[in-house]
Amino acid sequence: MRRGLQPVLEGHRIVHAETRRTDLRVPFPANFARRLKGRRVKRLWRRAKYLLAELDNGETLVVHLGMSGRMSVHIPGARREPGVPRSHTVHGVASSRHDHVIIETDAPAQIVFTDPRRFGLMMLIDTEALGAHPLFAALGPEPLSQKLSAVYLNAVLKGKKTPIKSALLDQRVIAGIGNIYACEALFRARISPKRLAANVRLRSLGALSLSIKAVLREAIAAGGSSLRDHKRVDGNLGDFQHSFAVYGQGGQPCPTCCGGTIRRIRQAGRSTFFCPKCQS
DNA sequence: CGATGCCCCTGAGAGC
DNA sequence: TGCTCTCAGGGGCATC
Repeated sequence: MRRGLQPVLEGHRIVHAETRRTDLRVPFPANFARRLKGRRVKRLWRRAKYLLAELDNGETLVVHLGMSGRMSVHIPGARREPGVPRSHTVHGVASSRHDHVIIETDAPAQIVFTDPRRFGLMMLIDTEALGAHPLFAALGPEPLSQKLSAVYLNAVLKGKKTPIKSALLDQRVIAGIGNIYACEALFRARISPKRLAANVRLRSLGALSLSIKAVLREAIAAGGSSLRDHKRVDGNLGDFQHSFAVYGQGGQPCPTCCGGTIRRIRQAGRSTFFCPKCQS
């Protein structure tokens, strides 16, 4: 998403902003749109699952998509997003009842934030205080950075009695891994999701580090995983769901042809998919 | 301190 | 057709 938004946001000025519904998980401040208008985006970056647009007034726009959020880009004069009925348009651009924020930049482009379940958030935080903000202060290292290594995992998981799967979802351990990629990484590393975090051997933690990086790199290159709501910013589906080895594959034979069957279990309220034969 | 369950919300699909 | 139930890329909070 960050890569898709970069060409129409970074270095560009916000010429218009408006909010529709403002009662998301974290409600927008009343003057949210006014504070955005006229600002230039100095840098568009990402930390964990947060998209960050550093503005030219010392504030940073923080975006989280929650479960069902997405961003879409509409270029004036370009073809409509695939599958959008002609009738549902505002300013000549597709609009649904779940479009909560519309931002226009001088790219020129219109950027729409859509979130049916409204678990997402958008807020403005002083750029200087970003690192100390409660959303960011306790986040673990970026999985694609060199900080994620067997040695790091060994240290941070020491004494942790939680299952390794749950530890991977803990954003204080590693920042940015979600349910799909936790399952896929554990499968590739042949580690049981039920194994207690502290009991995973150093050797396996090495395999896990590499698996996490590989899965995330591949998924990003594929445009993400389109299960329900996710689409790329151009409206096209991501492709990584076609490459799942275990996620959503309960009852199917293990892709390694080990003869095992993919099982679905529930851990800490989330579905986990794994091969009991490969991952022990 | 850390683990667990519940909750926020809407929509899709299955089963009856 | 319509009801009820379960499930979904996340994470904050109360409760043990």
